[in-house]
Amino acid sequence: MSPFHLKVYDLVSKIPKGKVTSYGFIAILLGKPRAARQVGWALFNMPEGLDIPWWRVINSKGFISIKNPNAPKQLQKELLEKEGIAVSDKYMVDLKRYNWKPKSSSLHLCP
DNA sequence: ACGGTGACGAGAT
DNA sequence: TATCTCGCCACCG
Repeated sequence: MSPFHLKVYDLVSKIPKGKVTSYGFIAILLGKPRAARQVGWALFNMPEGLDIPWWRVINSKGFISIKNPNAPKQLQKELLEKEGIAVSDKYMVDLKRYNWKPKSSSLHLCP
């Protein structure tokens, strides 16, 4: 469990219900603009007990981009729809509409 | 060590 | 618009 992974979990847990963001944006917020793939890796290897809204993270195109057999696309689609987010039959979300913009005050980083 | 892989992303075609 | 290509970087065998 790397420090970077812990930061990912901490930040994702701050995404409010009904909003989504992208892997790359999370990487940028954590100060590593080229670590989008590592954000995906962090969520792929997510500890079970941590209660993280992983389903609110999608790719920059707005598509559900999940390959974990334990959490199929269909499940992520249902979880998003349950909080009022429209998901197309091709697993696409309107990023313009549901994009999360965190307040800078809520980001205590600086490692 | 080292090449292949991938919950990514941006730019080219 | 839909693909394709390439850069990226931690992880794995």
